[in-house]
Amino acid sequence: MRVSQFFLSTLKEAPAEAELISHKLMLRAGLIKRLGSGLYTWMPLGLRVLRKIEHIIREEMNRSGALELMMPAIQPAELWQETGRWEVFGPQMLKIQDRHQHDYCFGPTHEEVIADIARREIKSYRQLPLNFYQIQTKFRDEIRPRFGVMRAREFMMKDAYSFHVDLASLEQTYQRMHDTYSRIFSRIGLNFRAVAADTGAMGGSSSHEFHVLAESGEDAIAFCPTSDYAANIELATTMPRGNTRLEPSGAMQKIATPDQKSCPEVAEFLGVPLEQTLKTLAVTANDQFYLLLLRGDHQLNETKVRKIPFLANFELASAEQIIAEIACPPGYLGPVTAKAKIVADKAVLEMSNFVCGANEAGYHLTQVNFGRNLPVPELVFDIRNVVAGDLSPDGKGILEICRGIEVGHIFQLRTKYAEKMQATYLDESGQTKVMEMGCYGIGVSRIVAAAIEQNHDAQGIIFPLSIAPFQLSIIPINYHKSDMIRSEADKLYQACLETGIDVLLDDREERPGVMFADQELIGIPHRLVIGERGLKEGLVEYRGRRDEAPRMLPLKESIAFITQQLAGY
RNA sequence: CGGGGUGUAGCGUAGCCUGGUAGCGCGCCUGGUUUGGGACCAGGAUGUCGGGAGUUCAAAUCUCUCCACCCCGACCA
Repeated sequence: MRVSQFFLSTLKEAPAEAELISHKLMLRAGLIKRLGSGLYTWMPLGLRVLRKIEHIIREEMNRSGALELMMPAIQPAELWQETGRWEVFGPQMLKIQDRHQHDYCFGPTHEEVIADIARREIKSYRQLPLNFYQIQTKFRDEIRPRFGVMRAREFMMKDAYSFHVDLASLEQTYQRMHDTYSRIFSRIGLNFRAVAADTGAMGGSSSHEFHVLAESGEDAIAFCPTSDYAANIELATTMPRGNTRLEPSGAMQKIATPDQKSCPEVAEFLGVPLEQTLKTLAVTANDQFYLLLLRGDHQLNETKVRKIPFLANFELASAEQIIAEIACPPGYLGPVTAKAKIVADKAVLEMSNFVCGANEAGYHLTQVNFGRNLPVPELVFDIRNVVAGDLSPDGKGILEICRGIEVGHIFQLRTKYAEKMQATYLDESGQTKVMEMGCYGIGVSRIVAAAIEQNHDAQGIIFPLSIAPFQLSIIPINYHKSDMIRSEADKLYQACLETGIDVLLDDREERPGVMFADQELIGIPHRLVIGERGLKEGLVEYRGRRDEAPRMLPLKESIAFITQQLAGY
């Protein structure tokens, strides 16, 4: 492609709307243009990147035995009413009506549609297993779209759905998808990690997320560097240290702590370590009032709490409710004298001589001990986020925390949808059985942002070769002045095309600095510069996007050299 | 939805407090000089100052209202 025939729209300054590096760079490089909140046009340059990612995904999905199909983006409400998700999915689903006032939605996902296909088309165990996939536009009316295509409302997704006679078959395909995803993200050139995950709204049993590791990631991941344990923080657990409580070191005391409400404030005020304080959170669930106990330095994990049956629909209590129940304003709550149900985190059981609220405004208790000042809690669960330094639950090391961008998620849905939609088949003995189902998603458009988040420098994007819009740029100096340069550049360009190299020739009448800056901003991995200086000696200059310095090489060998670079990247 | 903020030319911004009819940089167009790291000179085009209403002789500026967007939380590929 010649730049003069292409459409580059680079910017020196990033639009103010962008916050995240990848978002800024995507706008500056002209990969995308914003149309509305969470809606983006993929410009020619950006679309080339998107297509390359799709291509890799298709190749690997096909290799895995999955079959591509394409379902409608618009789906009738009736299907969603069958599974109850027309209501459950909530406002995230964009609902629309046609001219007959029939209800539809713009598909946020396709379990219902594919299950409908399965129940109509799959009759016999002989047809199973099957894995269908599509790459298609989805719409989710996100509460807060942000970070450009990272959390857009309209986005490109690869979604696959598998059907099985039994769990063993589902597990087999699930594992194959796990492997396929690893191949896909490796081929794209991403630094990623598969982690155990919560199934969330999708339901089902086992689930893994694939995260591109990046500081800006929206998810926290706990992993063990010395074993293969890795889990989303929502799910990550730890092994209790098994410390026994110390003997009380002194009598419980009530101490004035005016205006010290949070654990860090109290710890600072009293000069005790934060771990020595007890955090008491008041919640209500089903009209019952509870106090949740956590160590002062720990964070409540909402996902874990909701898995405790009687707290499934808990809400934080309002200040009014707290005062009504405990006669004490928030900030000074504690379990010692409170007449409320106590739910303690596991780590709390190991605490002794701790500090907690006195259930009296402006006062805390110190030297509090279970068994002496209050009974040992009976309702004990894991309700906190793990922290760096916790023991890995497999007992093989110590957890670390990093951040990740979720680019893939695989689920064993089991029979949740198949049952509701009566997706059944006849087994060997002629019995009607419900199909086991799996689903597997990849955020295609999000990968572009994630890749940039992980690969950029002060000059701009550094695309991995596998998804770069062009593999090579040729920058001729004085293309419009020198016949020799022009003819050699054209010849080299032509030769690249014939060799099958994805090449961009910058034939604009621009100063070299402009061409270099654009090439670097849009992240083309390889660059050849043809100038009169070198050409007199039959040399051209090569520079890899990550290279410190350029190097000269014979013009004659340049194609062979580039071919080698492309192969060995 | 709750909290915070911003809307001025394609992009980045000044002006707003203290009303007098809009300025700068980049980009764009024309001509010229340049040409190995975002050039220089000269000339030029582009603004319903987010929309509506109000106050006023006069509103980008003050008031009300609506809208859009961004940031922090719940949601998720």
